[in-house]
Amino acid sequence: MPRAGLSHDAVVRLALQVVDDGGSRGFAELSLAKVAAKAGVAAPSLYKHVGSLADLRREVAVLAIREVTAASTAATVGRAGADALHALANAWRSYAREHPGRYAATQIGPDPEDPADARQRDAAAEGVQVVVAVLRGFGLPDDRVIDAVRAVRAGVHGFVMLELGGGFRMREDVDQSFAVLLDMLVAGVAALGTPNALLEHDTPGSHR
Amino acid sequence: MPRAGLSHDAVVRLALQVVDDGGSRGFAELSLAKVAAKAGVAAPSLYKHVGSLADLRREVAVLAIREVTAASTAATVGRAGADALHALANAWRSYAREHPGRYAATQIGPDPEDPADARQRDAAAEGVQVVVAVLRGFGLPDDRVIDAVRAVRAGVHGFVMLELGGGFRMREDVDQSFAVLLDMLVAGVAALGTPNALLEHDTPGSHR
DNA sequence: CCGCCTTGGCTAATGGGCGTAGCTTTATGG
DNA sequence: CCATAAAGCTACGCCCATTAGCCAAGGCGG
Repeated sequence: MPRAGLSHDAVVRLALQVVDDGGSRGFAELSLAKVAAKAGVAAPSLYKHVGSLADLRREVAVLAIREVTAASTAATVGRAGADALHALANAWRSYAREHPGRYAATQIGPDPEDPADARQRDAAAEGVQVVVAVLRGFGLPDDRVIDAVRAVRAGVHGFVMLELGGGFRMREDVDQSFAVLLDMLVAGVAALGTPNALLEHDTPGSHR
Repeated sequence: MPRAGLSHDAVVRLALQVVDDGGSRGFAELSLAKVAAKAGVAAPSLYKHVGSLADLRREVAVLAIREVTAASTAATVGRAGADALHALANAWRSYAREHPGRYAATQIGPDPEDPADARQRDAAAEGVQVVVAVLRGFGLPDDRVIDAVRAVRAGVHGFVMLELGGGFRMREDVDQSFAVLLDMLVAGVAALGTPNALLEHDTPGSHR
């Protein structure tokens, strides 16, 4: 008979706890049952505060995306060029390591059709804008920026993904490998700004 | 009363169909119920051929990993250097685009503890060996090879992941962006073989 | 050709998760 | 002090994985 005093935000907070508790599998294993247990409440009671499990997952995803974005912007404020790119990438990776479950929430592709995923899509787009801003500092031609953004996103996201998934043996050297990747990306992006350095020597197999 | 004539392999084949039918969500949404429906059989009957859903998923994962590996080796045989790296990356990406569900199966991190995941871990290790072999052709110092392998895996895997997840707007330019990423990786790996080109100019924020 | 036994299918039933319906109680505000 | 909206609850239906136990199909030895 006593009330638990839940609310929409409280439920989302509890969901985040569940996600965080579950390590990198936390988001995949998020369930209303677990949230209800943590709230000390029967599962159907949650529907007073949340539309569905899918809604809750979306909400967690948006929140996680915004957190990564916030960490990235905070890390890059007042920096430029290679310095900014390093800070961005390190902030990104740090977030993923500190909140593997939340980072996994980031990773689900929103359905471009579904209007329910709109906020998620917008949040993701905002996150990309941080990368765009950092890379604009390299003075690339406008039509190369998109390639640079994609390369950086792919490299950092891929590295983090593999690291979280246990794809690397020998944990000790991972920091150095990340630094090497970053140097490659910095050099590659810089080279994109100075034509004829990279792309023009023909590369068989690419540019189909 | 007529027999369906199933077998272990037949069930796995049907599971692959289910995975393929489901697009990039196919693996996540793989269920015994769907396999049974496709087989024209009641769900519990599948347990005569398969230990559990988890077993079936593992089996699909191993198979997919081996297919990516096979495609990669086939593409790089008789090639070396940048040529081989391009072929490897393109084969990898092509596989993911042609079999998004199976590629997703590749992505689940095997539990390093669980002996049931051993075959999966071994298969993944074999796949990495192809990358190692290709990158050895660049004549890197031994202690740099691991960094190069990780950078290439991260870049290609990350790109493919983002592409499959719908992370890129403007589909038309994706091929070019991939080519740019590859050029960055080729240049970066090549530079790893010629010290002082990249790593030594100090890069604030990295090498913590 | 016959019966046996392995094998592959079945139905029934359990347990767990999501989600809906409808009841009850709390607490709030007039 | 009561009315009512909000926040719980229980009961239920549905889907899925999994277990248990039954039955028939069909190959094989006699």
